[in-house]
Amino acid sequence: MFLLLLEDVMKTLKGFADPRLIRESEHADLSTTVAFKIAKEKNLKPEEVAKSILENIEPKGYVGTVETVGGYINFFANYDFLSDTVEEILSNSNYGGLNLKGKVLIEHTSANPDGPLHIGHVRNAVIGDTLARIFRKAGFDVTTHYYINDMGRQMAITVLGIEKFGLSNKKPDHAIAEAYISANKLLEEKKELEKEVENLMLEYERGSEEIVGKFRKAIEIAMDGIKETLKRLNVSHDEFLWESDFVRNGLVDSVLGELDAMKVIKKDGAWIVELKDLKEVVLRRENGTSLYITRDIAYHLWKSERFERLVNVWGADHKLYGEQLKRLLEILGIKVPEIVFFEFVSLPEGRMSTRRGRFISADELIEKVKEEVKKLVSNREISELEEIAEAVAIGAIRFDFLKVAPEKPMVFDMKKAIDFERQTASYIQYTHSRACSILRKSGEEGKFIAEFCNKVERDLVVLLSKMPFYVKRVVDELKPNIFAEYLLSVASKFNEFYRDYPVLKAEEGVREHRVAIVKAVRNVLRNGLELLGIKALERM
RNA sequence: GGGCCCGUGGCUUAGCCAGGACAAAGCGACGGCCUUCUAAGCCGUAGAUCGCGGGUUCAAAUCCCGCCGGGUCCGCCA
Repeated sequence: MFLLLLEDVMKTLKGFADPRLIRESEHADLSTTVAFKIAKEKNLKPEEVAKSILENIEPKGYVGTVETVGGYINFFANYDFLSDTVEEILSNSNYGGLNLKGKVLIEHTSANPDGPLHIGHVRNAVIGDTLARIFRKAGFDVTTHYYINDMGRQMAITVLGIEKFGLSNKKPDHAIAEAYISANKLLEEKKELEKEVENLMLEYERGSEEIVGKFRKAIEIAMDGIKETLKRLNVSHDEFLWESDFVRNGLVDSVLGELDAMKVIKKDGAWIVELKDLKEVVLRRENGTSLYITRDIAYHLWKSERFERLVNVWGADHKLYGEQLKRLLEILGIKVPEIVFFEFVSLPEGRMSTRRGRFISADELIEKVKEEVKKLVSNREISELEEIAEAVAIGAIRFDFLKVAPEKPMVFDMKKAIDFERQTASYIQYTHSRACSILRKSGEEGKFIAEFCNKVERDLVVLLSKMPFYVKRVVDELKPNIFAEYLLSVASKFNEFYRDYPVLKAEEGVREHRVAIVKAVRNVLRNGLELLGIKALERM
């Protein structure tokens, strides 16, 4: 709805409209600084320019009043806007959605199957999964991929570890990590095993049936555990693709063939492509085998033929690699992915490392947070307590990672992770259940009357109208944190309303009016939490 | 050494791309609010040379240049 208001503001401004200069404002529903810009160009005073613009325009559509303060031109929505917003929210169960079209592929998480997901992978997973949810809401036909790096050295080491040490009966991904960590230690002591690792990689790429079987088995065991964790985190992937498939299906060879035909490859034993201002890239080893980037180009070729928009969620350590990949794709004339880079999650003692066994697993984090939540919940039957604790714990974890802009480095602090601040998922969940509680007790249909709105109610409704606007912003900017923050602001405004304006005890007429508002808030919070992959509890 | 990212009250962050209205929140501190719809809530007070130094501009947290601190990348690894 807010998007419609924005359009009407543009229409109102006519020739003065500049979408980049129209912003949300604390002083109005929308505000523009276009007068400052014109004043500068024509060497006039902003206030005067604003006033003369005001004299030349007529409010259109949802725009009620227009005013100027200093050089600003402020727009306020009319009653119809408020009524239509509430009407739309109450009648459209998909409220918040848009009608954007197109096939989008989002690749995320893609952790190496050499151990369990750790908290860094969780950051990747919740960013990727939330983007996928929001893209779907925006109307796109979304497919999510987990790209399994099965051809790496770390997989060969894992296979070696299983051979030498077997697997314990821990959760499968944790058992795999033990084998991987032990093998790494062994490898440090016995350098001669290095040959074995190399050989495993070589045989795997060549497709030796025995070795392929061993790799597949190890990876499937690890992935079983990883999938279990992802499921708990409400993270889903539509497809799991194996890196090696792109060697086996011939796409790697055809990519190399194409580049060769384009005469961009320097053959110096190995096959190398030189890139302007970037480090050169080796695409084929001297021994004839492919490299990670070669397979990745093939994977992107495959994706680009099937999807209109490609989004990858990658750790910031892949930035240079991402530039190289994009450049090579450009040379080949293949669609270039949009890459969301997120900075590292480190521990107070430094960087995490699966190889050294220095990490906090997602499973451990979930359990610790859940335990802490259980302390807060009282007087419940066991089954309900479990449900609430799980939902609140997962919500807290997802939100913690989601609310910070991807480019910010994070230092993980368990104390903070288990501390439920006001700015967290549980605050929104709690607010949602408060709204549910009122609706449960009221049982009334509700009837919104725009003219009845006080300041807080009006602000609240305008805020509710912004949900599609924020969905659009996330789709445009690929920053899920702005939606998290939006939902928080809705919850906060509702709590203000909750304190000051009783619903059930209000006089007739006002009561129905407020019930409608509560219902609208409940719907927005419910739909919004869904977009963040957080369960909207009706009771807490 | 070079590239990229981060640096905002004691702590965690939003705002920076598209410069403008008193720098916005949470935690922590202090002081209040539960015979009234769930206090996992709400209100108030104190607390910021927006890393530092220049520059551009009527106007800079935001743009430009130079520093400083932290992270990260610079494999015929993935």
